[in-house]
Amino acid sequence: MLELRHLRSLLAVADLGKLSSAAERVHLTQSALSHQIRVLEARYGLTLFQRTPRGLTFTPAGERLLALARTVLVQVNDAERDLVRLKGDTGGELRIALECHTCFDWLMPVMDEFRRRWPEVEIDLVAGFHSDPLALIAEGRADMVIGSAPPSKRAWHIAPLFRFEILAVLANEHRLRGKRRLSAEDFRDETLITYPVPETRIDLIREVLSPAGIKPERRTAELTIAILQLVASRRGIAALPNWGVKNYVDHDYVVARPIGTKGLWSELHAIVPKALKDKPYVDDFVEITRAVCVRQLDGIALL
Amino acid sequence: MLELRHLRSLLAVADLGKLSSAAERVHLTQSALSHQIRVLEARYGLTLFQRTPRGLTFTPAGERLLALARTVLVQVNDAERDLVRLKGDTGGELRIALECHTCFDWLMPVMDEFRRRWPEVEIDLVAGFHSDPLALIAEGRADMVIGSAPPSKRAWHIAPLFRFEILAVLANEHRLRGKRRLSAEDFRDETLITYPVPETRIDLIREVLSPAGIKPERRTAELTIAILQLVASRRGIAALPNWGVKNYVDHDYVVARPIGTKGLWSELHAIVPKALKDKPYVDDFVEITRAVCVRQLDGIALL
DNA sequence: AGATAATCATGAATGCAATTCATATCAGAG
DNA sequence: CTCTGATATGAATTGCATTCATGATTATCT
Repeated sequence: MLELRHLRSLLAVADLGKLSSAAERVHLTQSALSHQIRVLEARYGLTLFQRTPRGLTFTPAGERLLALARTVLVQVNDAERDLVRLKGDTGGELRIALECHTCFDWLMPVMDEFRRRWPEVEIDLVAGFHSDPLALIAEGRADMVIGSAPPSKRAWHIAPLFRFEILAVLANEHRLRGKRRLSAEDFRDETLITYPVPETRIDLIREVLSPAGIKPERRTAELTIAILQLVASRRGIAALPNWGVKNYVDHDYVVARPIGTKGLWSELHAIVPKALKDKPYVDDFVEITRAVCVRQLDGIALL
Repeated sequence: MLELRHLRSLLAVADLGKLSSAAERVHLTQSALSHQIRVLEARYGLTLFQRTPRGLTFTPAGERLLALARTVLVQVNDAERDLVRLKGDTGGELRIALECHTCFDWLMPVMDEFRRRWPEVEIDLVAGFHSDPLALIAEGRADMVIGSAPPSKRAWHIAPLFRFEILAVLANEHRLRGKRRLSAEDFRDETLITYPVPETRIDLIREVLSPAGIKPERRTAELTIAILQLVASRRGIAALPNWGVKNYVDHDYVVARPIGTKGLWSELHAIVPKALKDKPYVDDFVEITRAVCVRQLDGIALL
C-alpha cells in the first residue's frame, strides 16, 4: 500500500538524483531506499527509474508518482501548519539581524514565502549592521541572527543553513588572473574591497590573511554591485560568495578564483535564543530558507 | 510521522462514525484504530475527536485532517489509476446486464463517474431484461451482470455490492396499513404489482409467497413510478427496495411495511466472467458503485 | 435503580514488514 | 585493470503497528 513515506523518498530522489544522498535526507540507508523502491515497482508492476551508474532518472511512471508526491506533500505540510495554528501559541514576531551583507540576496524571497505561510507572525529585518549581532538578541532587539560559526551553543539554539565558498574577485585584466588559485601572499600589495564591517567579521582576513601576517589596504562599499564596480575598474580585490558573483563571472564582467589550496569556505546558521526554539514558525523559517537557497543559489551545499 | 494509513482511517471514521465499523473497513481491529488515533493526537498535541458512547465526532482539528484526507486520497487514487493505464492492458468494454429494474436508479451516476475515470473503456447497458442474464455473458453479449445471489462461483467472479430491504408498499388508505409488518397470508387476496419479469425473479414470490402456497393476482408495469401510481390508486400491493420508495413514503404518497418477521432482504452483486476479473477497471467499477450507492441510497448496507 | 449493551481506552504480547548490515554487482574514468 | 561511486541483494534485525484481552464509560432498557 502506498504511503507518504514513499512519496517523501521519491521527492528526495528527484531533488538529489542519487539514492545515497536521498537516503540521507529522509534519514534512511541507501539500502532501505533501494528496497523501498523495489517494493513500489513490484506493487505496480512498473519500472519507476532508469538506473545509471551516476544515479537514477525517472521513467514516465516515476514522473507520475513524483507529480503526486509534489502536490500531496505540499498539502500535507499546509494541513500540519494549520494544526499548529489551531493549537494556538502561534503568533509572535521574528526580527532578523544579518551578520553579512550578502544575505540580502536571498532573504527577500524567503521572507515573502514566510509571510504567506505565517501571516500572523511579524517578520522584520533589524536595520543596519552591528559589530556583535548576538548582543542584539540579548538586548531583546532581535529574535534571530543569521551568520557564521555558532559561538557557544549553550545559550542559543542553532539551525544550520548552508555552506558556500568565498572566492577572490579580480578585474579581467588583473595581474593575478593567470593564477588558478590565490594564496595569502598574493594579497600583500593589493587593496581589499569589503563591506564596511570590522576586520574580525571578514572571513578572508580572519582565516587567511591575519594568520599569515598580511594586512592589505582596505576600502569599503555598502553594496555588492558597488564592490564589483570597484573591482572591475581595478581599484582592488574583493572576496565574495560564489553564488553572489556567479552571474558577473558568467558575463565576463570579472573573474573569480578560489583562495588557498582548499578554498575558503564559510557556513551560515540561524541562531535563536533557546526560548524561541519551540516556536513552530522558527523551524519553518529555517526550512523555507534552505529550500529557497538550494533552489536559487548556485554552488551552495546544505548543512 | 503522518502517513496515508492515518488518512485512510480518518476517512473511514468519518464515513462510519464509529471506530469498530471503521476498523473493519480498513482491515484493522478497533483497538488498532484507537491506538492509531492516540498517536496522531499525541503527535500534534491536539484532540481530533470528541468521544461519545455512540461514536466519534470530529473536532475542528480533526476536520482539518479529514479535509486533507479527502483531497489527498482522491489524488492518490487518480495517480494509481494513471499508473495502471501506463502499464497498458487498460482498454476494453463493459457491457452491463441488469437483473432488476430498480438498479437504473443508481446506475446512471455510477456510469458517469466511471466514464470520467476510464474514458478508454466502453461502458454500456445491454438493452432489455432477460430471463437468464448470466446466459448473456456466456453468449458473449454482456460482460457483467448486476443481480442477486451468486449461482455457482465456479465460472464467475463475484463482487458483493450491498444489501437492502424489500418493503411492501400500500396505498395510504389500505386495509392493511394498521399492521406493523405483513405476513405471507396478508397477500392472499391482494393484487401484486410487479415489473414484467418471471415469477422466479421476484424475491417476494420466490422467498415468501410460493413457500406459503400463496399465489396472488399479478399486474405489471415497466417503471417504478408507474407501479407506485397503481399502488396509490389502490389497484394492489407492490414490493420494492426501501431506498426506492423512501422519498414517496416521506411525502406520504404511500406507506411501506416490512415483510415477515425479519423483513425480506436482498443482495446485489456484480458478476463477471473469470477472464475479466483482472481488468483493473472492473474492480474500480465495483468500488465506484459501492461509494455512490452508500452515499445516495438510504438504508442499504455494504456487503 | 440496576442491568445491559453499546461504545472507546489501555497495557502487554505479538508479529510483520521496513530497515540495517554486509556484501555483491555494475559502469565509467583514469 | 584497478579504483571510484553508484545501485542491488539477501539475511538478520529491530521498530513499531497491530492484536489480544480486558477495563472504563455512558446511554438505554426493564
